[in-house]
Amino acid sequence: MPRPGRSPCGSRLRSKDGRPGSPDYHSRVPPVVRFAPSPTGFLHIGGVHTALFNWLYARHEGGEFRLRIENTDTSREVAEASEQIMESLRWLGLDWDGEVTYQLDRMERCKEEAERLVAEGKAYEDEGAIRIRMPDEGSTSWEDLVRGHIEVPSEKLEDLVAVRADGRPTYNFASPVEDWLDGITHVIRGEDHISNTPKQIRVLEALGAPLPEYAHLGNIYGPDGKKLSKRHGAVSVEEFRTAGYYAPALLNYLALLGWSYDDRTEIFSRDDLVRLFTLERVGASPAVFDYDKLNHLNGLYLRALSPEEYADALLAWLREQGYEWDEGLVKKAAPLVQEKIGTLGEFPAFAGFFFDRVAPDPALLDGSGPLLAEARSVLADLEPFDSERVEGSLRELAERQGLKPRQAFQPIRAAVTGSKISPGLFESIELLGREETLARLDAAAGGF
RNA sequence: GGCGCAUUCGUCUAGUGGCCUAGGACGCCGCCCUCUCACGGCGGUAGCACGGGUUCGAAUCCCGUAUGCGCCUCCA
Repeated sequence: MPRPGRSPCGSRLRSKDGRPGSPDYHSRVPPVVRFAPSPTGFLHIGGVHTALFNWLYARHEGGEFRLRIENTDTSREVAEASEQIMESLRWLGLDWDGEVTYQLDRMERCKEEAERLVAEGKAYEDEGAIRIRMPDEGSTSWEDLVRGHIEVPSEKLEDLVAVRADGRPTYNFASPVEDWLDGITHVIRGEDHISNTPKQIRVLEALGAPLPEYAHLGNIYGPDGKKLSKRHGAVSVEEFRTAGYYAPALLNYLALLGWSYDDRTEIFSRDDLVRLFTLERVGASPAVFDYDKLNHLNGLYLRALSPEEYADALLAWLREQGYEWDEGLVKKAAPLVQEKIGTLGEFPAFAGFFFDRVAPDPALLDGSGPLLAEARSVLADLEPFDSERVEGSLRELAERQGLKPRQAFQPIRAAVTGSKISPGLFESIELLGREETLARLDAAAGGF
């Protein structure tokens, strides 16, 4: 498949003396990309957005998507974080190629490379640390696949600390070294790394390593305009999962942040995304995460499921969350809520009355004792006890009492479901069954 | 402060000089449907940050300003 759009011209260095830098080695397919989170907690939504774009690029181009855990900062490492990150990626279906690598495992190699640079005169020791010389003049530039030409004057680039006095390599050294070791051809990451790029290019240059292509995505911010990250208390993939979001919907939404296919299409399956994704259509500006839109998409996805798929998804979620409700009943309740709730997480509050006795707010029942008693007697002998007949008899009851349907049904709804908001009343009554329905009507009517 | 990046409805975006009196979606508002809540249908609201250029013509190109963000750590 030919690659449309931008010419595959590579990153280049340009100095004042006009000396060209390393030519790009990687304009050929297949590309190798990576996602390199640090294991400091759950995978946050900004991180997974970056992971998704890397994954999409790799899958679209038939390349490889690698996972690298950047765990050199052991002081900030959180136990289990790596496993949690992988679990989140699995949940979203972002599969990686090859073994997961850990930055810590390659500290020695990084140190050796730094020492080599010292031996070659490209770096020097400074109070126990190793610093790499940065050019004093000229500039460093590259053709960013998302932003185009970026050029940074070298004057103020301080000599980069590659290895700390305690022997640990720094991020700006270890990261490019590992990209080189892994044969990474395209570095796709957040825009907060733009300023690091010239340093990393110079590191690679000193190492004699080929330069990857760079693509800097816009960051994702919260509705308050603050950067959406775990540091700012934002949101993790785990939280979305717990809240009952459907993975394909979340993936679809994330893809729409900074990428678009055309001026109107916005529903994309995972396969659609892989087929249609190109870096060329990725935008450079930051985006605000819109929970309303995510909810809308999630509802769309959930409603589009077949009743069986929906019930399965609901059951799986309930199990994950530790609910031990009768599965047969959940399956029967599922179709009653599918059109009504936007996330699986709303189910317990919305349909929990099927599984537990309710205690309606007395205010909702105020003065309706006689009506409830009447409803009870109408339903007591109904045969068969199905929603159609329940509806028919209750409508007759309303008419007899001279009540508008909603006036008659709201107290009954409150008595039976415990709330003024519920799935369809008649279907709910049928599912609850005669005995349970009568008991709830009695309990509610008895209060007066 | 220096350097860098960004800037189209409240939000996500389409738009690469004339097809734009700027399109779609979410949200919001109204109407319809209706046993509640939703769904759905119909209609509406709202935007090219500002100022200069270039051009017959600019949301689109150039310059400046403003604002936001990032980096300037022996953090990642």
